[in-house]
Amino acid sequence: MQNINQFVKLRKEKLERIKALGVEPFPVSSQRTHLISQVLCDKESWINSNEEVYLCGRLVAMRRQGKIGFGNLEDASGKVQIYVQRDLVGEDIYEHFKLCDAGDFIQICGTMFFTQAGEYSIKASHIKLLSKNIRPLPAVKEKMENGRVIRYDEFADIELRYRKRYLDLLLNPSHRSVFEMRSRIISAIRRFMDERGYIEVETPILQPLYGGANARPFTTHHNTLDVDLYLRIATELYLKRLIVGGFERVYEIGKNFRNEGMDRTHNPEFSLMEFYEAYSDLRGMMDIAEQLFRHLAKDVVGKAEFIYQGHKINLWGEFRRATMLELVLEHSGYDASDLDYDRALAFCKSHKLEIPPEAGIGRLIALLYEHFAEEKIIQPTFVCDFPKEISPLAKSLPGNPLFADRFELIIAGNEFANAFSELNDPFDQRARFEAQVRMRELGDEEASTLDEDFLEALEYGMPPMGGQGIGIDRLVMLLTENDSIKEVILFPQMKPES
RNA sequence: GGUCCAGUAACUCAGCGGUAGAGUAUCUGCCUUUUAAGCAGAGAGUCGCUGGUUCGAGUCCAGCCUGGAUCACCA
Repeated sequence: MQNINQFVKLRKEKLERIKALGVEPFPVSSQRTHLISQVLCDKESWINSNEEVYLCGRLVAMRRQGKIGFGNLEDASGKVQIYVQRDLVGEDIYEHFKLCDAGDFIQICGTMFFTQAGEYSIKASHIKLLSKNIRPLPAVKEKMENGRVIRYDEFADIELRYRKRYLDLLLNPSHRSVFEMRSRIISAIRRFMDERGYIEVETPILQPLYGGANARPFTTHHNTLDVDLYLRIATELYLKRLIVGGFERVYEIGKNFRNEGMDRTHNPEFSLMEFYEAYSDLRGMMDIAEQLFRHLAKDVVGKAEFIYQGHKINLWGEFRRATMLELVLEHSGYDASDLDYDRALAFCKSHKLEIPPEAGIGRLIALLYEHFAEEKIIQPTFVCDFPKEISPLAKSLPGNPLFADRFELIIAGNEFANAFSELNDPFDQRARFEAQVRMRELGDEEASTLDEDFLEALEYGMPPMGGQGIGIDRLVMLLTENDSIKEVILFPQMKPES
């Protein structure tokens, strides 16, 4: 009977043998003079210098043979082969070494050399156990062939990879690099915004009212205040309050929480950047989105084309700008520009679309857009002129009461950004909220609530401005060419194991 | 939520009515330049769970659990 506990038992017995040798298996101190990457460059001069270096890391492979042994040592910067010879390190250290397993953290002191097989390695003069592995790691082996790494028995079970992400990161270097890239992307976004005079702010996650998007919230409770609170579904209404307060350019990168379904592009908690710029408008928001996407592709990832959801997406070109009505016509053949409600309703019904209660012409147009057009928009496209009915926080198009000055940036059928010329007329905003409240009363659980405090802030005056939200997870998916949001979130939401 | 696919040793997988298999990992022995080290040997499993059909069930059927794909809804 050898289940995982039997392996653990064997390792524990080994731990006792180590202690019996007088070796501390989890010592406090370690010594490191160099990263592995440092000894990997300029190999000849390391060898000629004969300098002793101290390396630390995890032993990821062991090849012992009699009185010598080889292993692979890995730290965050790289991987190098170690060579341990009994005659060089002495009997005691060699006995100590024999009790080391793949998975242990060790410290090695030695000089660099080439083995007979030509492998650049460190020749140990001393070895010290830094942390004993008690639970053996899944065995993944790899070899080089024609300069390419071939991996055997990769840790590939998708569910295990997400539930035990540390193993995924440890055993699958390509998955670790996705999260390194995610970090670089977010740093680059911050620099990009900072350079444009934006300041980064933090607004509440626990909110007495939720708003700024249409979604069902998570609810929690504050014991001392004895009030229910919501986890934010957006940062919008707080960031706008800051513009009222005199900041002119603010952004926030953070988690939002929406109590809705999970799938390839949705996780209940997800990262969003929202930013607001006084005296800008929708055109300014398009420019900034285009520049940001191009910058990230060009200067952070270093390429123009990305394979995403089976499509080749180009991020260097100019993004298409088209109105929702144009796209409906293009993909359904239906021209809704006459804004004829009855005709549009008949067309929707003829395609068996479910008509939301109290839907006006705007909602019908949105329905047609979502049904016929959205998923067919592949290359980056700013979809402009959203119906006002579904845009309660956006300014009306001048001279057009049915449409709002809003775009969504669509790539491969997915929304990547959503931006408005922000509504700053407190009377109009109140009317929009009231319309939302009526939708809620009609059973629309995702309709906004009326935020009196926000309306009061608007009454003090808010400058005209552009605002935008960009989904960070999806952006990372695109830039790292991953089709599932779980591949770019370190610990995605999973059902509890039963 | 609907539909389809998957779950067998620690890892990767084969087996698809007739005694549970392989490679890796593990354990024992040998081995002083290996590198998916090698050689010899050994141990290791409630075949996701619960029922059913059958003389006999990883294998067929039903329900459930977990995951994936897809559709519907949402960013």
